[in-house]
Amino acid sequence: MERIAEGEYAVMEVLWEESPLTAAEVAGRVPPGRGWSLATVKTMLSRLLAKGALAHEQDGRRYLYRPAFAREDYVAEESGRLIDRMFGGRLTPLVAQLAARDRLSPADIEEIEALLRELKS
Amino acid sequence: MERIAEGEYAVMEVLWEESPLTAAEVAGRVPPGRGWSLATVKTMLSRLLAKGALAHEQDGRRYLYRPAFAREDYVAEESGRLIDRMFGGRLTPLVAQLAARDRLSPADIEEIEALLRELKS
DNA sequence: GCGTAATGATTACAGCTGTAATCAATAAGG
DNA sequence: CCTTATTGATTACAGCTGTAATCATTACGC
Repeated sequence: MERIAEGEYAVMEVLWEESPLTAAEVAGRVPPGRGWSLATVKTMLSRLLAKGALAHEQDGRRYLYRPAFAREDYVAEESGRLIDRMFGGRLTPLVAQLAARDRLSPADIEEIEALLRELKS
Repeated sequence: MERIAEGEYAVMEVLWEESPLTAAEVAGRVPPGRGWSLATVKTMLSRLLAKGALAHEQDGRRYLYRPAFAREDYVAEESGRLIDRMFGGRLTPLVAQLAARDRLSPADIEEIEALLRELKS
């Protein structure tokens, strides 16, 4: 699975949300904050195709694009990469990190505890 | 805090581990797997200086380099970025992710639970 | 003192990324 | 039919990144 750039990722998000879509449809769904032209979206689509992150099927004169892998797979790989790099591959230090920065509310803590209880059973 | 590229990060790691260091010393401590020449390390150091990620003090004819911010701060920012992008800013889905991929051993679970208990008290 | 080694600064260059514009082909509308 | 809009393909271009080489300066060994 090849690396996906930040901008390209925005396009993937659109297609993970709904697919297949035409280029124009994708452009219409990219977050407006990006301020992208249709041309830019087309460039992204081409590059993602070349990288093997998208597949396309012909639909008359145009293409319908769809992701070539599941969002969960990509997300798992990226998270793993970061955790390996920054936390020696262990999750605990990450949790500790976030806790120390007040990024964990009591509700979050409760939720994670419930999840872990679940995992043990 | 400006963005740090993957290769630059390797240099930061060296200096977070020990600093201040000269360029040659940094080069001697970069993971050998990188196979970098001294010239490459010098380029990284210049760029990191320009980005404000490093500070330097004169030592005779050369510089001694040191990080301009703590590793924890950088790591917190990067983790936050990823969690925002991929998990809507919430940690629980990340934990669930990793659990579902068997990246959490029973020992890990125990450890995190202990950490969370700690946090609540 | 003089050659040599070390050091920061400058320059190089290809590949990736963000952000398009242009072009050729063709479908759709009138 | 003819014009116009749509679509993928190709090209553009600057900034960042990986990976150095070269250069000018200067300190150090002999």
